[in-house]
Amino acid sequence: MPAPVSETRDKILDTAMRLFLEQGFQATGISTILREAGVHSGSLYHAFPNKEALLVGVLQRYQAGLRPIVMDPVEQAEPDPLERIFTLLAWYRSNMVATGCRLGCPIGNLALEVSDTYPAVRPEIDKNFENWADAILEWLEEAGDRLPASCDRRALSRFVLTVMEGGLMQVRTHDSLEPFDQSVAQLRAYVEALRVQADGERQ
Amino acid sequence: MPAPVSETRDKILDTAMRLFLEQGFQATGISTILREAGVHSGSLYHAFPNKEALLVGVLQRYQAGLRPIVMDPVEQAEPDPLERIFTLLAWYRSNMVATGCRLGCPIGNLALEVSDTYPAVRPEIDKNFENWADAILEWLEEAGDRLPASCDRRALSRFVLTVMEGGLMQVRTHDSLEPFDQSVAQLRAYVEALRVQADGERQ
DNA sequence: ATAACACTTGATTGATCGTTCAATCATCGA
DNA sequence: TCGATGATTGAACGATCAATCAAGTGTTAT
Repeated sequence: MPAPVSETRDKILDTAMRLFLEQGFQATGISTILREAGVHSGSLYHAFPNKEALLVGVLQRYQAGLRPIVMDPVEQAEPDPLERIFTLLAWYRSNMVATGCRLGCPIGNLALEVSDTYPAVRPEIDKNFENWADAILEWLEEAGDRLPASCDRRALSRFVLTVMEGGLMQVRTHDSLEPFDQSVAQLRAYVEALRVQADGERQ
Repeated sequence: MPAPVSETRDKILDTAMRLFLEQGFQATGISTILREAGVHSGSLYHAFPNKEALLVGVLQRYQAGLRPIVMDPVEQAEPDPLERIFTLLAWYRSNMVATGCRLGCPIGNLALEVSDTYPAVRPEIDKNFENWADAILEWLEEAGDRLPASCDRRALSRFVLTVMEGGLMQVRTHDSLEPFDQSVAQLRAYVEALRVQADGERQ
């Protein structure tokens, strides 16, 4: 039987993931992680050389979770590849509602907080963003000629991510979903315009 | 002659503004601000009750600077109200180039870093975002019937801010302007589609 | 039985954090 | 000339920070 992945390591990652999202990276002390995970400092530093490595571990976990936790459920719930974009945004919206607009995108938060200070972390955050954009790009390509031939699908996939992150950011301080909803409505209008344009091209 | 506004206070605000942008709020120690401003701790705590109040002062400074430093130059350089959107985005882009994609939007950074931790700061950040959206909204209303009647101008102004912030966020970790440029190109395509639609309505 | 190894314990480190405050200095009106 | 006031000085505070490590525990292979 293969040795089970260290459950201590998992417990630390679980707790750190949650606390980094709730309070940010710098604001989360090692001692808090230790207390809430029920682990002692030596164990943590046995599993991770330092706090930065712990953050990298958290980011790799987000990477691994993207497909099974985010994308697969969306694809199962919505067959239309273009509509999946808005199903994804609605899923994100419901997350915001559930947390009272207090949290945000864990990746986005870290991107702005630590991308300069901890250079080793930057590529990991970038990989997370790339994965999101790649997954959305697959949907856009699946849509085929329902988008105009001239439409840069990679740029559009990036755009979806941009709208999601930018909208979320404003929700954090506005304490209402209005900025997010307004932004998604504009994106919807844009995609509709693209659809109409593609319809014209197909005749 | 009216007494000059405390130059010590100004020097502290200047330095704090720069350091908060370069390193973030939490990562910037009071001692660093003191050293770089050439001021002693007593003077800082004479001008500000605590670090949070200093941050509020910085945010009020950004608010005051929006029109004279950002919007007025754009309006002077570009007469077409719709084109001003992209002049503004280009101005932001040039800022990114000048800093090697290392910094970002100072307001956006703070929004994600401290909006939960320091509740007194949240409204100040929100006011900054609102000011940006309000200024852009003026341009959109100036455009009159060059936008479709059905176009929600407030939502569109919000959308511009969303694209700017969301694009910038990804640039930070991607270390290239591609995500920003791609997002702006999509926004450009959307605005063009709105223009065409409005043209049709005007006949 | 024993040696090797992986992991845990938890007190402790030095550094740095934001903040305080008694003392000092500069400027002004009376 | 003499307070009065506002601003500056800078040593010091307790708290907390990330990180260390010698000692101990549990498991496994031989």
